[in-house]
Amino acid sequence: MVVSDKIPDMSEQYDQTSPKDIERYGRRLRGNTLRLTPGMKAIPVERLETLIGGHTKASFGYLLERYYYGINPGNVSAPDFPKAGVELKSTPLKLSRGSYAAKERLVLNIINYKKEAKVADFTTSSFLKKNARIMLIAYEHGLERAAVDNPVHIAQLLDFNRLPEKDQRIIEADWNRIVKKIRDGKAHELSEGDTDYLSACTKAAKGTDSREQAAGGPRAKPRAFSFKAGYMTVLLQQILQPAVADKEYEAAVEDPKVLARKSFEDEIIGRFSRFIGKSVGEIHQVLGKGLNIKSKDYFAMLARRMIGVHKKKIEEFEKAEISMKTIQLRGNGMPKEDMSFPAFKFLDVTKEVWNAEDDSERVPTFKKQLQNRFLFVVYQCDKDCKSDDNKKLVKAFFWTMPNEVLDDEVRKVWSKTKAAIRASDVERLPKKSENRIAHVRPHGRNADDTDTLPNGKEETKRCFWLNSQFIKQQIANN
DNA sequence: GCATGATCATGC
DNA sequence: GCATGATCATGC
Repeated sequence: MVVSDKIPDMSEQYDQTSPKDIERYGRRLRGNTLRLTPGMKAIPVERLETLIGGHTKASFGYLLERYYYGINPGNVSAPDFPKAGVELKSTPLKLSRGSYAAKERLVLNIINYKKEAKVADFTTSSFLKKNARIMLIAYEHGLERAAVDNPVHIAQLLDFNRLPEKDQRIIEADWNRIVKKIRDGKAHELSEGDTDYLSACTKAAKGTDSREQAAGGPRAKPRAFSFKAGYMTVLLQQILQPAVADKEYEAAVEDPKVLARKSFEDEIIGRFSRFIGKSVGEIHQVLGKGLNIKSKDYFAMLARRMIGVHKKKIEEFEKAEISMKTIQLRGNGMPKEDMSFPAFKFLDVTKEVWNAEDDSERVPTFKKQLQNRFLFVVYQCDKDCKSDDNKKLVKAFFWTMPNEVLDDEVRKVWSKTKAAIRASDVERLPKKSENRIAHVRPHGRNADDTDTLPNGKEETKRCFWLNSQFIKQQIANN
């Protein structure tokens, strides 16, 4: 077994007590691979490839820690380099539309519910003790090659105290929100949608694992602090291509002091308040300069301007994985439209597993989308929401899909969809009349915008939709 | 007025 | 050229 291999002594290569030197040493990997980094004679490459197979991210992290840095930190609450106070982390990147994105969230330390409940405040939290300084190695993920051949693109020391102050405040607020639930004995109710950048993600070998929690609450799933994939993506892009990232994202909140007094969410909702009850015409007079009223994006652009941004990508929303949805209500209170999601690839859906338990299984994209938070911006029409109808802004609120609904009805819709695609039978795709929450409908540029079914036939692209009736209920509940 | 199918405007 | 969010068109 690999574990019987000796951990090489790398003390000649770098100083384990110095954050700077740990970073310098890590940077040698940039633009290179573990296999080819000069001087890396200590990795018994040929042997490891056969022993580990080299295809999982675990093996990259394992090789990095053991044969590049020569450490064997084990499962402790102290950082991997205790004297330097540095935690070593590696994370996979994926190429998405020409630029790199985090393939997944960055999982940090596991949460001990009983201990974390007793922590005095954020400054003494287990999160900060372990992750105040992270030596981050980001590599390009590729199933077709061995882990030692993954190209490394980023090697950077992330010092919590040097993150933008605004990020620090939001992460602290996230930690407080998570820990409040833990202290209240509600660890079993934690959800990733609760928080913005720092989340409590599930971390279990099996779905049946559970842990004791504080305040006598029921046993709860084990969870770990993690940075959301959206947060990692923006952070990584800011490191890799700062000029591009700068152009692409626009921050809603510029002054971090704002977040000392209230949450990011309250600040955003507050920005809508002076427009609530105003007609779209009135709002347009103030903010609508240059907007095309006929654009299908018009109400979303107006909403972004009420938030105070012009660009499509709001930095905080991207980091927190929040999607904004605009809704027009008819005179009778029914949303004018069902709510669409991005078109899926037929074959992708067939490979998804609802309760994925390891890396080889893919969580349904629709499930992931619905676990994120939404900002609903609601306009009320007098009659049928035609263009000449009188419309006014009535509501803006953050929303997440209730877990029970997700795991029951939504799961059924997804499951029917998967079965229909497997059978290459689009007639069996779940219709709106079959389920009170969601359905599947075409979503392409036109009917000729197609994707390939398992039997090789082309069909108009489809996507999941949330039913207008369900959206109506959710708006009424808020 | 709703269910279903189809398409548009934008931005990259 | 394409993905995306949103809306339009049709028929019952």
